[in-house]
Amino acid sequence: MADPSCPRQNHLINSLPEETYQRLLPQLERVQMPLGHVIYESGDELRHAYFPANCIVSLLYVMENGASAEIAVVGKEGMVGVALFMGGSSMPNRAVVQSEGYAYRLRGQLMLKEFNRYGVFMHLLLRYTQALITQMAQTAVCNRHHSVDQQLCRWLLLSLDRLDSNELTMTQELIANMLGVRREGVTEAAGKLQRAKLIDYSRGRITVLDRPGLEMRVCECYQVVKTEFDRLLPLEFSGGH
Amino acid sequence: MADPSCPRQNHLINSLPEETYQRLLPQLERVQMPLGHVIYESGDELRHAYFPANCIVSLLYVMENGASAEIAVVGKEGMVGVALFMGGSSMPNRAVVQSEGYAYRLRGQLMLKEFNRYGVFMHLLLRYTQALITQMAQTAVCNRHHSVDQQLCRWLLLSLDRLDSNELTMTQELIANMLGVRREGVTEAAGKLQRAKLIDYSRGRITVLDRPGLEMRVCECYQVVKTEFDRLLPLEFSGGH
DNA sequence: TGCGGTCTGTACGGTATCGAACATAAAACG
DNA sequence: CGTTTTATGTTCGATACCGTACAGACCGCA
Repeated sequence: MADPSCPRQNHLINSLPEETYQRLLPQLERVQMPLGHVIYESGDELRHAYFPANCIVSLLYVMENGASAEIAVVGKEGMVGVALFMGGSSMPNRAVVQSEGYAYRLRGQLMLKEFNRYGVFMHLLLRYTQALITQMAQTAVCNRHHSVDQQLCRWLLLSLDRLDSNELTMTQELIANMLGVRREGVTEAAGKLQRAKLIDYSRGRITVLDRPGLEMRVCECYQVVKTEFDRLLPLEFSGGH
Repeated sequence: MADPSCPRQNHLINSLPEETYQRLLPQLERVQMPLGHVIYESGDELRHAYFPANCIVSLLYVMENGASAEIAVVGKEGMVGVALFMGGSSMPNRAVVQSEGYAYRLRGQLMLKEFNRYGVFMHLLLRYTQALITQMAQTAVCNRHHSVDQQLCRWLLLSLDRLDSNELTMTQELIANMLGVRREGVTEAAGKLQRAKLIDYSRGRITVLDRPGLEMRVCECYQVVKTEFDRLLPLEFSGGH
């Protein structure tokens, strides 16, 4: 997997025209993304933009009292650090590695320089940001109206779409942090899915047995987000289907 | 108020350099925004970008079963239709006039043409979009963790910041739709604020009596969003202080 | 002046989630 | 191998919010 085509695992990078790709290739630094690693803390200066290859990064907001909630999730279909070119220059949320793997990163200044060529890359990144906005908006709606059971299904499916495998390494405690609910709530919801033979898990390892079954139980939020990603980034992100 | 400087009531427009402003001025169409008017339904083609002058527009997501939730609110500090230049071309949410007044609108194609000059206007719009993203993310967090009481305070303050007056025309029923809760929940929360002499309302008319009092009760979400707006758009949006 | 509609207040049981406490079991480690 | 740590399962009362129902208050209008 260390062949030169590696950065193309990331769908945004893979969508670049050859010329742009060749220009950026020497600047793309491969970095390991170990589970739980905090790439950015809220307020940190954005030194790099990260393009996940086979890892998943979770964007969390952490409140004053320590409680947290996931805002969005980023995998090989996207990038971490859109605020860089949107004009923020600092990270508004915490970014944590939710599924280990590696990513390619580009220094902030180079990223900005490339963005300011006002070419294909820029328009691609803006479309991706629009899709990210949809994901955030839908998260807000889901938090308001849907049960923990449904949100767990959504979370599992979003993760599955960003993985090559049907197995994820993640404790119920961590899922609870992401969803912003109690660990016991996840235990219960996961227990139901387990009894329904949709998933199988033990001590931090979750295997999805019946993806269509999950899709039956999930709220509309999942499909809304997925459809919007497919619409805005048709070639880059086809999801798990 | 019908003098030529009117479009400058909108902070984004007001931030344009004179040359750009003069170029756009003939294209800006003044439109009335009556209370409750649906500017865009979810999925509608974005014919215009709207720049509120003295009205407030609410971005809502409406679910399959009719339940709704507010995603963000837009007043004179911003614009409706960022998807236009982000690459969406259609509106992802419903946009409803929450406080009547008027706005200036620009045809989608002209908007896009101006954006694609890659100048000051583009960078301004991107910064605004980044601020909007923060608002959406914080809405997601607030929906997860905070009580209806706190959310009502947040909603009132966000509205106040976008008005010149301390009085808003809005029934509890409509506020409930925005917050995605029952009308009775708003009645109770508003009753508490009324008894605490922070607000005074009757039949669709809410008068804020004690703004600092509201700020004492609101959750951190309000200040987070406000600070980020001030940081990204220092001249354009100073809020209600 | 009376009528109908709209807005607001209140009550009640039902339910999901919380917060805390504790039990069990599998892995990690000496 | 036994001990400690970590992950999961279960229980219980408290609480916030929901869904429903209905009553009162105010407004517009005939």
